[in-house]
Amino acid sequence: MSDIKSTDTTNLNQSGKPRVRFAPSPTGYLHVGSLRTALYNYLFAKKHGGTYVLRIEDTDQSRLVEDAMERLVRSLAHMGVNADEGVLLDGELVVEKGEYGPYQQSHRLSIYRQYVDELVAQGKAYPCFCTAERLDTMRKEMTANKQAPKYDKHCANLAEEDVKALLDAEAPHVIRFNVTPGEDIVFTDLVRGEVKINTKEVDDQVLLKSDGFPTYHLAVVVDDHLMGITHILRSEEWLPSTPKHILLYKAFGWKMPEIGHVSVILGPDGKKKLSKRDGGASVDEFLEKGYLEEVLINFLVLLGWNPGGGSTQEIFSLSELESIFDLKGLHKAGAVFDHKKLDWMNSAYIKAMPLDELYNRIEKGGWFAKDLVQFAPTDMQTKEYLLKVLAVEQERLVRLDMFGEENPFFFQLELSYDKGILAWKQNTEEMTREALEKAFAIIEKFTDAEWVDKAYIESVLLEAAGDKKGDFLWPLRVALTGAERSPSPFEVLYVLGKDHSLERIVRALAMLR
RNA sequence: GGUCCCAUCGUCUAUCGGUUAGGACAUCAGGUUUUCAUCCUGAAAAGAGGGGUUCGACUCCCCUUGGGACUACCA
Repeated sequence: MSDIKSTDTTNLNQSGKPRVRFAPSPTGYLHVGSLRTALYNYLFAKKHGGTYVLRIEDTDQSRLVEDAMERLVRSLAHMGVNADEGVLLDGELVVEKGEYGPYQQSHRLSIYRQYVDELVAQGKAYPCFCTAERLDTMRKEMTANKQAPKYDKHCANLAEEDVKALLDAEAPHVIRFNVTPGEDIVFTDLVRGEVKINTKEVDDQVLLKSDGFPTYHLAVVVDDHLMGITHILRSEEWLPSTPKHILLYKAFGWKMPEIGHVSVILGPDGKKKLSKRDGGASVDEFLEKGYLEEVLINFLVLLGWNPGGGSTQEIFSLSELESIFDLKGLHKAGAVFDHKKLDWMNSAYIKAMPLDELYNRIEKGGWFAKDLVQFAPTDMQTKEYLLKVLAVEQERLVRLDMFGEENPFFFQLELSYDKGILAWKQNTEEMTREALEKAFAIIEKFTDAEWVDKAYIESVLLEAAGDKKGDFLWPLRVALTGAERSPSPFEVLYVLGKDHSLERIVRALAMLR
């Protein structure tokens, strides 16, 4: 690695195609906000025929989480946002792919070390031996004096021989970036436009921790440069530290990539970042709750972005987004995560989905395995039967996990309900009984072939009902469902089939005797 | 506290100096309907405030207010 020159700018934009990256820290689950950031990067790359790299920023030893990286990569790939390069899912395996690896920062320690040494040799960074205690009291004093807590450059002013002695004695230390105050850093943010910050606000950031690991600030700059990243799209929280990164690029003599900061996703109160408490913040949670992958993508992409041009389109597929995405549509302000609208979008997707596709999704998600279905009579567990239930529920299903919940009678043999609800309005028991007997007689006559024809069932019963539909249909529906609210009797009949239907009518009649 | 960012209906947003400020979710009211849901129609709902610039500002500039992010050997 000795041939690396600090003036090396060769790998930027060689092909004219953008290279972007998403660089999560594997500290747990995939946050919806992270997914959105990843998505924007992915879409930008796709739109311009570029490369989307996934890099793992695992430089904090104290926050390592078992399997987090693998889960992250799988979640991302599952959502259709798989990387072209870096850590990615190849078939079922999580692998590293690409010429700029390794793509896990914990495997790049010697690289960072080398660049940091270069900075120290040039006097652009220096070892700092300050203890945590000293730093702590120093910051407290500064805060008490209403100053911004910043490192006081104590170790930057150490005598050379003292530094050497301490180093020789292997005194624990970090390496700090030597920032010269008084300079205005101006940059053009891809989403915010011109931003100006004076270096007097920039701390002498720790570059290398005492455990030999780099901090985020060193690692991103080195890696983004070495990996030829041309455009950085990251979360708004990084905006204030961008000057540090610009200064670092300058110190190395590297070309700064284009950079943009995406606003945060807010919780329902519209104030703070969306968190678990706001009814879920992890992608997996939403998936487990029966939200569709494509809905999450569609919903999230619109939270802070829109195609503009007066378009009122709201339903977008991933592939469609890949061809229309434009950085210009990125919004500056934070966006509130609206669960109601998510629900609406999910139900809209469900309504538009082919029935067998819907069936497969629910099966794959394991929602047919809930107690309601598992403990039902076996003939109510067949695919054929479930498909019929689904046909009826499709237009009213909000989430996949809610399958069956509104209509438990589809899976119960004996319904329990008060016979009082059998009568339509003020009708007498006698009238109710007559209605049910009439229904029984009609239904009994349906042939097997006629049972599969929902429209036919409906037309015959509707005709029998005549003008007073409620008198006839209400008792029938209640007898079939035991519920005051349910799908129409025609639909229920269609699902239940002849035997179950007649049986329920008989049982209802028995209650009236 | 300091620095930076942000600001159109309750929410997501369109508008890129001239519009009755449009759409969607949610809400409300009708219609369809045996109930529920769906569906259809309609209503209510916004440029935070104050200064400029301009013939003309939601749109450009400044201030105020409000909100957010950052302020670690975390990312």
